[in-house]
Amino acid sequence: MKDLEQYIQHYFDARAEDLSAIASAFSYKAIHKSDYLLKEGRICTQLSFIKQGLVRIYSTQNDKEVTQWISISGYFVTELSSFIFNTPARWNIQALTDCELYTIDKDQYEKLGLQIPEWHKLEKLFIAKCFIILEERVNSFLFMTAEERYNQLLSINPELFNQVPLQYLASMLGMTPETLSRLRKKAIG
Amino acid sequence: MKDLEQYIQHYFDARAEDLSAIASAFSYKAIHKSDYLLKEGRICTQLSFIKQGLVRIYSTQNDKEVTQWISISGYFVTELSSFIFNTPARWNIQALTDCELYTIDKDQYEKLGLQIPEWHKLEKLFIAKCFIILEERVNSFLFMTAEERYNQLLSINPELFNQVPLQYLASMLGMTPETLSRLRKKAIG
DNA sequence: GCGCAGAATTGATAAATATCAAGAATTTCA
DNA sequence: TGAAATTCTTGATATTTATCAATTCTGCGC
Repeated sequence: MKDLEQYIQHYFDARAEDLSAIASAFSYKAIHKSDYLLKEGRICTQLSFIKQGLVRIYSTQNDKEVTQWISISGYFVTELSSFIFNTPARWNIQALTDCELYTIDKDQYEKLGLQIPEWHKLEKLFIAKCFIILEERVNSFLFMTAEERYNQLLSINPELFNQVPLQYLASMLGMTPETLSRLRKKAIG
Repeated sequence: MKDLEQYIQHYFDARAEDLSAIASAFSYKAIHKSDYLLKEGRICTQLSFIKQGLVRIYSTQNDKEVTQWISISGYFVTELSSFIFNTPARWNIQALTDCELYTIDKDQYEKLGLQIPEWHKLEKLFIAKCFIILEERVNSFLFMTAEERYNQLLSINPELFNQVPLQYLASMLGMTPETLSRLRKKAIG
C-alpha cells in the first residue's frame, strides 16, 4: 500500500505519524470491468483510491446519459456529496476496466475522526481540493469553447483518448460524440 | 447580528453554545457601490456574510470578462480557494450596490479552530456545501441548454433580473447579452 | 427637464454545435 | 475465428448561439 500512503500524504497533507493509521483503514479490493461501485439512488458509503484501472461516473436524465467524470489510477473516487451528507446518490460509478482499489467504508472513515486529532482538518483540506477541481471545471465552461476544452483535456490527459470510449469523453466535455470526432479530425489534420 | 447567527446555524450546523462565539468573531462593515472586497492577484483574507446588498465575482481572461457569480443578501461571499490555501485570487469581488456585511478575517477565522472543538468539522461541512453548489453548476452545463439555464435561474432567483445588469447574468449563465435578451423576449412573448 | 453614457434590444449574418442517418471500424465473446 | 454488437466517423442539414452594427431605452448628473 506504498502508493496509497504516498497519495494520502499528497492529498490529505497528513503528518507521517498519521499516514499509516489512515492508510490501514483502507482495504484492498479488486473489481471487474462493468461492476458498479455505486448506483444512483443509493447512499454512497465508500471512498476508493484507484490503484489500477479506470472508472466512470455517469447519470441519465430525460433520456440523456451524461458522463460526469472519468477517474483514473492514482486518484480517489466517490460521490462526495452523498458520502458526506448521506443523501441518495445522483450518479452511477462503474468500472470501465478491471480495477484494483483501496477502499474505506464510511464507518471506518468516521472512526478516523476519533483516532486522529487532526482528522477533520485534513478532511476539510481534502474537500477543499475537490472544490477547486470543480471550480476549474465551471471555469472551463465559462471561458472556453468546446474545442478549447477538448484541446485542454488532450494535452493534460492524452492517455484517456486511448483508454476510454470517446463518447464518454465527449459527454464529459459537454459535446456530442460527432462533435468530438470532428474536432479530433481537425486537430490531427 | 440575529440574522448572522441564524445563517451560521443554517450553514455551519453549529451547536447553540458555539453560535455566539462564531458570530462575534464577525464584525459589521458597510461598503459602497463599486467598492472592491477582493482584487485579482491578492490573497483573499476575508469571509463575508451579506446582510444587505449584492456583490459580483468576475474576472477577465483574453479580453473576455466573465461574471462567475452574483452573491445576494443572506449568503456568504469569499474566494474560497484563495481563502483556504492562501493562493492569489483569480477573481475580483465588487459591490454592485451599497452593502452591509458581517466580515471575518482569516486570522480570526483560524482562532475559531482553537476556541471551538468542533470547528474543523463545521468548516468541513461548510466547504462541502460550497462543493455541492458548484457541482450543481457543472451539471447545469452538462445537462442543460442555455435556454434551460436561463429558465432555471429565472424561476429560482427572479429578483436578480431586476437588480443586476443583464449582461452580468448572461455571462454567469455562459451566454452573450444578446442571447439572454432574445431568450427573455421569447419567454415573455 | 436635458443630455449623456451605459445598457438592452433588434436585425442581419456567421460560426459553432446538434441532429439524423448511413456506413466503416472496432470490440466482444460464443 | 467469425458473427453480432457497439463504437466511431462522415455527410447532409437544422438548430443554437455568437458576432457585429445600429438603434432604442434607461438612469443619472447637472
